[in-house]
Amino acid sequence: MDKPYHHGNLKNALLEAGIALINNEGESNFSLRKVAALCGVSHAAPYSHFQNKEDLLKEMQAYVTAQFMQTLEDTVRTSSYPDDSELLIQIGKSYVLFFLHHPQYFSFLFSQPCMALDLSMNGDVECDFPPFRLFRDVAQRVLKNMGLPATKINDAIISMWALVHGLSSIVTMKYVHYDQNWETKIEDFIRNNHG
Amino acid sequence: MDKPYHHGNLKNALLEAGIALINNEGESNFSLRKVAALCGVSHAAPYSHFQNKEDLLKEMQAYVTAQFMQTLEDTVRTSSYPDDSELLIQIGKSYVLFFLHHPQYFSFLFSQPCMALDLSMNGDVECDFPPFRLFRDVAQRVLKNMGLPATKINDAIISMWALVHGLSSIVTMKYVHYDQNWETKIEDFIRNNHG
DNA sequence: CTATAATCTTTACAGTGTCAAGATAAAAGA
DNA sequence: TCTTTTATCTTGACACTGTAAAGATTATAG
Repeated sequence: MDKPYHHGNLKNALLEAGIALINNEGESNFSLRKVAALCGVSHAAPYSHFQNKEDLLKEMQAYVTAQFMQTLEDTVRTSSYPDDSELLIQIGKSYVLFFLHHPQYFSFLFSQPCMALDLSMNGDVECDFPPFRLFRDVAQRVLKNMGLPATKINDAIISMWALVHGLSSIVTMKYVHYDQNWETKIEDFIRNNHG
Repeated sequence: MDKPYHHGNLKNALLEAGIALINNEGESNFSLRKVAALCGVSHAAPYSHFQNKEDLLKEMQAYVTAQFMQTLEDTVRTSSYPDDSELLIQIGKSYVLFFLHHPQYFSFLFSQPCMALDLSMNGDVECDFPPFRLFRDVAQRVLKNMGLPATKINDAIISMWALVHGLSSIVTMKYVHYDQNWETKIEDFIRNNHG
């Protein structure tokens, strides 16, 4: 039962232990040395696999982003709504629910820069963050179908995304409590956005 | 030119130096010892005025919240729109612009708990966070005036607030760039929220 | 004028990220 | 198979962090 000198799969172990630590204690209580200890390894061992703490966090971020993206894609795949408009609402709902179920993920994922889009140019708004791309693609179809002028489509996409993003923030920060069915309540929020 | 042993106004100096530090370096680079050094005082001096780091941050949060509230109240006072509907949009605009002008304030203000409201009960949604109260009061008048059923008013308030809150988050995290007039663009976002 | 209390300094300790030097073992080359 | 190289991990060190205890200084009250 002697522990071997080489861990064998340390990089993945560190990533998963790090994510577990974020889930359990939040980002403010996260530390490299704790992650190393969780893997039964010395405090400097992570430096064989990651340049520094920020580098580990960045790879963890990519890991969680992939999970998040998977959730959104599942929603698209399993849903069979006649119109994209309803699908968009379900995507928004999944977006918020993902963070409701993993409260620590929201501030973790969005505390470091993860995307950048530019509204200065005309044309479709480009972005390298897959979850936003998925949301954008469906929203674009919906808005075009509604007959919204092309010049307003980008703005409307941002607005709709800001709503679900803001809801996620509000909910995960526990600014609003609710002791009944969150899932339907979130759907209400998304449908009820009267301006 | 001898520095006196007693600072004289250290508590306020610490608060303001702390806020300046947040503005210049962000919350991640904030430290008690830096704040003390900025005031030309030993690293343990803050403990005569604050229980610990978190306590100082909490008082700084209150300080910034008061500034934020002042901005929103100025908007209400100086605006002379015929209907509350337009006022609500201007409040939302001020909300986002405040954080656009002080990018570090958003994550600082909302990284620690600052409010809690409960949607479980019927009746007007109560909250102890003054900026939200101001927003809620105007939103409530607008929605009642629109003839929205009482049961949907609370949900709609949360949705509208989530929009401006989400926009603030997106903008301050620099997720969306824009090289022209941000003020009018933000107004577009708020008006364009098609659901 | 003295005693008390408030304010600030010094010292100390545990925890943090990071680096350099060394130990161990796996992989590659002979 | 034996040696060399390389990847991986440990140890020790350093500066920085928050926080507590003990002492110094000065304002305030009696």
